[in-house]
Amino acid sequence: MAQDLDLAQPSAEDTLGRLAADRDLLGRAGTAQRVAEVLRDRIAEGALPPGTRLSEHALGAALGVSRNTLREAFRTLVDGRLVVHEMNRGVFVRTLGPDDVVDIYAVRSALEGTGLRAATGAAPERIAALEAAVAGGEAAARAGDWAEVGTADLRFHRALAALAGSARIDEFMNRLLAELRLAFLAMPSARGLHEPFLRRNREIADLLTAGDTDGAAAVLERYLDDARRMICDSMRADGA
Amino acid sequence: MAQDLDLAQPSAEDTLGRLAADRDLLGRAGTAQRVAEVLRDRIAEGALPPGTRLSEHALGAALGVSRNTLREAFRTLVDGRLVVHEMNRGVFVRTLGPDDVVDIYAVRSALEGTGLRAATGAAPERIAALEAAVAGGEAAARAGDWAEVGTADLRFHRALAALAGSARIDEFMNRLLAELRLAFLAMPSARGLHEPFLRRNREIADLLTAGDTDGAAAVLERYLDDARRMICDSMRADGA
DNA sequence: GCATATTTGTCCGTATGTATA
DNA sequence: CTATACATACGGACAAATATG
Repeated sequence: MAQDLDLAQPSAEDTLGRLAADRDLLGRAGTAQRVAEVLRDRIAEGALPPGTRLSEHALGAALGVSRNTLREAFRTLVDGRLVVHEMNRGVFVRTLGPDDVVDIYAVRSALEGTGLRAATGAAPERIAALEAAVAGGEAAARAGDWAEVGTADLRFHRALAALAGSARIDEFMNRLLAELRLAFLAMPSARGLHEPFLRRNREIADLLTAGDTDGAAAVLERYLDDARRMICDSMRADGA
Repeated sequence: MAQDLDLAQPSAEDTLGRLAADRDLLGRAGTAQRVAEVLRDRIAEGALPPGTRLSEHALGAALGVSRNTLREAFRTLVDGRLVVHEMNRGVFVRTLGPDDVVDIYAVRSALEGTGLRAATGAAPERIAALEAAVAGGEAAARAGDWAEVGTADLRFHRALAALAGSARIDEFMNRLLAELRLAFLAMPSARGLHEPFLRRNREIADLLTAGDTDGAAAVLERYLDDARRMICDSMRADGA
C-alpha cells in the first residue's frame, strides 16, 4: 500500500482557492480521491490538454497506483465532465465545442444572476469577498501576471454565485468553472481573454455595494455575452 | 463476464420518465454504470432506505458483480449525493437533514425561477410538456394513485426548469430531485405530501400560458416555501 | 481494555472482448 | 485479415481499519 503519486510536485502556490473543498472536511482522503484531484489539477493547468488519452497502464505506472484505483478516480472525473469515457476505448480529456460554451454561459447567467438578486441581505463578508477578488485581479494585472488575473476573475464570479448562500449552488458553480477552464486552455492569450473584463468586474462590484442590483445585472449580462462570443469566435476560427 | 443483475426485476411501468437519459445515447453501458442505475432505482423506490449500509460483499453477490465493479458504481452514486462514503467504513444510503431540504429548495427556486423567466420565447413543445405533466397529475389524483401524483409533480417542475433550454440545468435539476426523493421517503403519506400542490401546479401552468410570468413566479414561490416547510416540520417531528 | 472477526482499501494476475494498425 | 494493444471484468490476496464479543 505504498502510494507514490510522483507527479504531485511541490505546488506551493495553490494553497488558496482550492476547488476541492468538498468532502475531505473531516476524513482522510482515499487514494482514488487523491488521484482524481491530481488529475483535475493537471487538466486545469493544461498539462493534460483536451483530447489526451488517459491510458490506464501508463497513468497507473506514473502515479504508482493500480488500474482499479485509477478507474475509480476516472468515474469521478467523468461525473465532473472533465473527461469523457468511450466504451472499450478509454477515457480522454474532454474537448469543448461552441455549443458547450453557449450552455455553460447560460448557466453562469442563471447562477450569477441568482446571486445578484440575493445581494441585498447577503452577509457582509460575502460582499467583502467580491471586493477582494476584484482588487486581487487589478493587482495581478498591474504585475502583469495574466494567469493570476484569470483565477481572480473566476474567484470573483464564484463569489457572485455564492451570494445566494447555497452550498449546492457553490458546488455546481465550481464544477461549471472547472469545465470552462477546458475552453480557456484553447484560447491563444490569457491576457486577451481576461484583461477586457477587469473593468466590468469593478463596475459590478461598485454597483452592488451602492445597492444598484439592476445596474449590476445589466453589466453582468453584457460581460457574459461578450465573453461567450469571444470564446466561441476563437473556437470557430481555430477549427477553420 | 456473465453479468446477472438478478435484482433487475421486470419493471415494465417505468419506461416513461427515465431519469437516466444521460450518456447511453449512442453507446452500450458498462457494468458499473448499469449497477449504479439499478441501485439508484432501488434507492428512489425506498427499497434501500436512508441509512442502509451497502455492503460490498453482499451487494456484489446479489448483483453478480465483482467488488471492483461495485466500487466504481459507488463513486457515481457518491457524486450524485445519493450515498455517503465513510472512509474504512463503507457506503450508506444518504439521510437528509432539514438543512439539506432548505438548501435543495433554495436551488429549486433559483432553477425553476430561471425557467419561468425564460418562458416567454420558450419553444411551444416545452409549454406543452408543462400542461401534460399537470394533466397527468390530475388524472392520477382522480385515480387515487398518489405515487404517480408525486412523479407527475416532479415531472412538472422538471419541465419548469427545462424552460431555460439548458442541458446542464436539466441535469442539475435531475440530480437535485433524485436527492429530494430521499426526503420524500421519510414522509408519512404520499397523498398528504403531493395532493395540496396539484392546484398550485395548475395555477402556474395557466398563468404561464396566459403570459403572466410574474403571477406564476409568485405562486411558485409560495409552493416552494410551503413544501419546504411541510417537509422540514415533518422531519423535526420525526426526530423528536 | 483486549483479542478476534469482519469489512474495507488496494494491489496483482488473468481471461475475454473490442478497436485499430 | 491478422496481429497487437488495450479496456473490461473477474477473482484472489493481504494490510489496515473498524466492529464485536
